Amino acid sequence: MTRKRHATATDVARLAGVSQSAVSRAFTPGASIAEETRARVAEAARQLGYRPNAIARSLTTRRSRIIGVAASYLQNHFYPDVLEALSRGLQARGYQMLLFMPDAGRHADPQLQEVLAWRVDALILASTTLSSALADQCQAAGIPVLLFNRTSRAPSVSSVTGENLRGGRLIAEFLVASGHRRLGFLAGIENSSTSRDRESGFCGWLQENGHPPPLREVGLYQFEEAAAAARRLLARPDRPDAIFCGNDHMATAVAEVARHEFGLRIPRDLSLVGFDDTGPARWPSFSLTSFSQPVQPMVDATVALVCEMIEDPATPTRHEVVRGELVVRGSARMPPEGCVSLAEQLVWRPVRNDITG
Amino acid sequence: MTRKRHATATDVARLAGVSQSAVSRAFTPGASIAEETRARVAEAARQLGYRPNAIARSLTTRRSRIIGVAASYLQNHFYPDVLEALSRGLQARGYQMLLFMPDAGRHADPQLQEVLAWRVDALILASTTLSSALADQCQAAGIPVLLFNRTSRAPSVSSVTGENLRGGRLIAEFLVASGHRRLGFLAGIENSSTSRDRESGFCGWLQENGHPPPLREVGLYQFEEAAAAARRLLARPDRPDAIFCGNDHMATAVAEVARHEFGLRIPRDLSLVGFDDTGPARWPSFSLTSFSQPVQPMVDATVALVCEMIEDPATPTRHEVVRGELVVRGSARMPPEGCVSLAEQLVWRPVRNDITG
DNA sequence: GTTAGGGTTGCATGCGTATGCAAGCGCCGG
DNA sequence: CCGGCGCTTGCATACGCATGCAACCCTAAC
Repeated sequence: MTRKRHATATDVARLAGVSQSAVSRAFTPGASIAEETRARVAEAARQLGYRPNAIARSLTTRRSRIIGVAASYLQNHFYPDVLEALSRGLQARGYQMLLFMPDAGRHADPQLQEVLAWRVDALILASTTLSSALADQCQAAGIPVLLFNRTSRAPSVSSVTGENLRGGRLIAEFLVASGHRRLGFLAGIENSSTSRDRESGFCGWLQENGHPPPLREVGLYQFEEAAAAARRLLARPDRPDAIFCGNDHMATAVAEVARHEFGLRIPRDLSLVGFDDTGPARWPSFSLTSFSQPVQPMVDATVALVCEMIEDPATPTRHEVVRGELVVRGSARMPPEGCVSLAEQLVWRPVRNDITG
Repeated sequence: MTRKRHATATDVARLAGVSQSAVSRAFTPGASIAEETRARVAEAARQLGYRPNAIARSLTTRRSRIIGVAASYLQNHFYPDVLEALSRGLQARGYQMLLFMPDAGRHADPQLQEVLAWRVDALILASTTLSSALADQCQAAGIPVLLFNRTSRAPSVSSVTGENLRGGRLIAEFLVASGHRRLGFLAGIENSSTSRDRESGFCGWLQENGHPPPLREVGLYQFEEAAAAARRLLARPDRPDAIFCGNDHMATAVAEVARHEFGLRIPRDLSLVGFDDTGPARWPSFSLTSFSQPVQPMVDATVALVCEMIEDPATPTRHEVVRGELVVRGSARMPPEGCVSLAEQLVWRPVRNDITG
């Protein structure tokens, strides 16, 4: 059994008694071709099992209709959700997804080179930082780049994120309002914009309102690291009575350690707040109070923006921030007031509305 | 700002003072070219930021070095793990991954057509069934197809799976040995080979050993469906004292419902056994006894087989079954004997060794 | 009857790279 | 000194499709 050759447009043309151009036009929406010819071509194509070769097409059109997508940290359930939504969103617009997973913690450069060799129409980097060398390279090649759930220090790269800063501030206010006094913060990846922004929102509000800075540990957005950090934090004599975890994934790790290794009850002995509002965090066992990053709106914004950048290379840099809510569940003691129902969920809205992004 | 043209091999050739062929050879490992020429080309390429165009290359070589990967059910943490391993495995062999997510429950045909247009070197279908029409089409086009965690009724399609049948049998024996008498089975997707095989192993052993068939509900491998099924099962007057859940993802759903809606204690009031041994199921809160499908070995087998099929189209159909273990944790009462330590885990090995696959 | 114009069609070419073939070069043994 | 061989190199072409251009047909308007 040898590898068979695919039928080509020329084969179809011969069978249908038309030129190869006609076959091409028959498969190009909006091309100038008589309905009867199109039908004859379609029939011949069916007989031969012909499908236009996307590779050859891309070579001539100079558009691949492929979008490179980088995603690491699939352990965090936020990202599988994102991938799924992204896949459907891009597919609906006629794009394919070339997926690659950069080695965690490092720049994505080497694999990215492979992806760029495919002349992708755009690049979406989820939870990935971009080396400035590569940013320049994409800029020079005119390849739109979009950071998802990250921003770049180089502000020329567009991004879609949640409200990291506002979320951090709101969580600080929430925890203080509910009477916590020994706060802890569990950072994600140190040089990630999300972790930085969430932390500076959190600490910023505390400082501005005369509260001491929180205890601090680093969990690198990973389960085991977060669990280890939780052990350090909870073993302290001045153990915190509330911990803001950089994301839900780490918060579940902290909950596991707190309950099963320290025998703590949540939220009686320890309050937990996460970020993302996704995955197991919603299950009754965790019932995590968390600032939401709504996947579908974020992905919708991403798809819309990336398509715009592809169609109009002159699209200016944009940083879209998708609105989130502090979803209140059972993992943190509740403040006496400010909780309101919204779309069948309980969310927290501080009474004085002076929180700014 | 207009889209810039990429540098081509001809541009590099001109700058380096060689022919375009020389540039091509400079980037082709093993091609006949003088070291000094290669260096000059490399330098010119560096100056121009040249990278070979993978699209044009694929057109001439008739090999895309792209593998189409279908994956649905990313909610089940098994699959993100698989994706991650697969990505690294394929990348290490120089392949890119064109990912698409078929609409759950239906055949993947429409999107698959788009993927086939890219002349992928092979197709890996994870948790996806293949219509026989499409199987024929791939067969005719000589595109290797590999089913991951599924088998096909058409036995001509190769596959990599876990030990579904043996796992099901072993779990039956395990639950009976630990004194359970009212068993339940929570099926996944009815027409999936995994669910069928696990069930027939489970029920087969029970029948052969004179036990009544289990109560049965369907959870479709989905969290909410499984939760609903659990409610039906646990509300019965003859509520089961042990449930074998078709996978860990459904088992966590059942655990949530049992604890938080029925106030049951696990395993005192209800024993749970899952399948996959992955994700949150390992966390202390669930501590799920589960038959393992080891991701890395399964992916290794997949990558090796798919590469073999690509390199040698004459590779015969193969159905690889990757060995698993019944990993014993806390979600099910333990039998008086048969638990042994293996690689820092507790696994169950029945005393009489008459279990066959 | 003539002409303008819109709708179709085929021809020729280009997209960027790989590769068979033949030519060129230097080196060695006879 | 010459023939032959092996290593490099360039030339020409093919891969499969899209598309500008010109040719063509037909209808409608004059």
